[in-house]
Amino acid sequence: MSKIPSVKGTRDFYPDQMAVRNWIMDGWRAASVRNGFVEYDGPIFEHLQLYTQKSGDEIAGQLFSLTDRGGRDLAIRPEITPTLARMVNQQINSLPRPIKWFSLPRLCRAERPQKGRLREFFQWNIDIIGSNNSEYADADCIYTAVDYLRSVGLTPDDIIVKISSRSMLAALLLGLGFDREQLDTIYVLLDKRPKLPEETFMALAEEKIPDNSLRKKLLDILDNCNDIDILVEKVPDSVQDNIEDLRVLLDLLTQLGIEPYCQFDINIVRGLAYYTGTVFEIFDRQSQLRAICGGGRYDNLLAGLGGPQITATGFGMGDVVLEILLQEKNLLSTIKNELDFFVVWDDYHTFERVGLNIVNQLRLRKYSVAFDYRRTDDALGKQLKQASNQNTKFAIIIMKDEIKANKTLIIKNMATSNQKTALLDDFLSKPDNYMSNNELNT
RNA sequence: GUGAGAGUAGCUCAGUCGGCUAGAGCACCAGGUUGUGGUCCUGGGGGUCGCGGGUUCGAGUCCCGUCUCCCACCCCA
Repeated sequence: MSKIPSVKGTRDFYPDQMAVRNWIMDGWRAASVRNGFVEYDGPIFEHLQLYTQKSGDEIAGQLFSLTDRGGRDLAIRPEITPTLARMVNQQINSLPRPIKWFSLPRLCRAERPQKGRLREFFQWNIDIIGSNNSEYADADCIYTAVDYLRSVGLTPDDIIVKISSRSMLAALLLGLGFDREQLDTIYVLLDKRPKLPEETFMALAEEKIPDNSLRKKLLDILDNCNDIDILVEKVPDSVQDNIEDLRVLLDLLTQLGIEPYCQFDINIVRGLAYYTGTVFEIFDRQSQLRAICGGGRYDNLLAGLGGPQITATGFGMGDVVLEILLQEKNLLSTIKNELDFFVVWDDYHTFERVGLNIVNQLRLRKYSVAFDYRRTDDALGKQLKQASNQNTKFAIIIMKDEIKANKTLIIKNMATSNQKTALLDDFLSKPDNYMSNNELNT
């Protein structure tokens, strides 16, 4: 028999890694809920057409597709937004608005794996559909992303939310004299600027924008992209409304208290035809990694999938880059599988008569409890070693003579090594008192 | 899809010019320890040197292919 390896770009989650994954996803879920989102999910595969209809036929080469026994072309989901659109379209007239939904889908993309990108990953998605105020919804969306990242210990020194607006950029380019057909080319050009050396970028800019004065005007604006007050003086009148919208959004984020995390950045463009308004991406401050999170407004998506014209905004945050960053910032070191209690003994008859009842009573109260499986006496050291290996918080030591003489056992804090005698009944009636007891914890 | 680097124990790696039965640390298991884990000491298990082919008296070592990992492109929903 030969050993079969894991599939390229996939991960095995051994218990230690699984603890980290659960911690990340529990955090996503908690952040979603406290920001007023409710969870949904869909199937892990869909009709291939659901994806090609939205993104074009080229997308088929980048996803895992299959033909079922009835000859249907299917694909494993590479994103969940089309599923969301399908589900929402199906019940659009009965869902109360705004629709604030989140999901934690497992996704697959047939791309070559590299740092921060695998073929199978998890992605936190939130979407706000049908809100009647774009700025409030966009602000709440960005806030929710920051709320999570802040909650796991990332500070404004670690990450930055770069915000811009597709509609503003389009108005700006048209106002400067670009043709509508050139817009996509310029988007791609701007998107690449942060990734290229300045010289390479300038060469590419000359190639894509041969008109010297036009290029100069654009670059002059780009070079002042960090200050919206300067920008506002340099752009044509036709762009003022868009800039005002952006100002409102940035002011809302300030009022929400996350200004230190946020920054206007005109280079944020986000892919192609998808987005219609606000766009944002979150990066590590050193810009060493891929984007942690990306999102924005996409008011045409539901219509593109056979639904009504309705506003929508949202983001996706993958687990891969996020975990690399959290690791680098040493924010994962305390995450491990733990046990509340481990019951040990010096006499297995006593354990069976007294200890197993303790195990049952504690488990009924939702504590995690385990014990050693060797049915022998005088193995205290080995049992405590087991307790250590399982990251036990407290050992419950049952000594035959003490239980027999005065119904006491020993509670030992494994981290501090402190231990304390406890009356059996007293301990069982309020285990929390012992878990928070100062003598044991200091 | 394009290009570079890597692959030896569960993990991190050493292994000289091609030459004896392939090693270390960590981890794991057992013992030292008959009222107590982490430290320390001793012992043990664990390897088709990624896989296949070639050169050679002889290959972990050299050559070819292949797979996987990793990094940069393309792309990035």
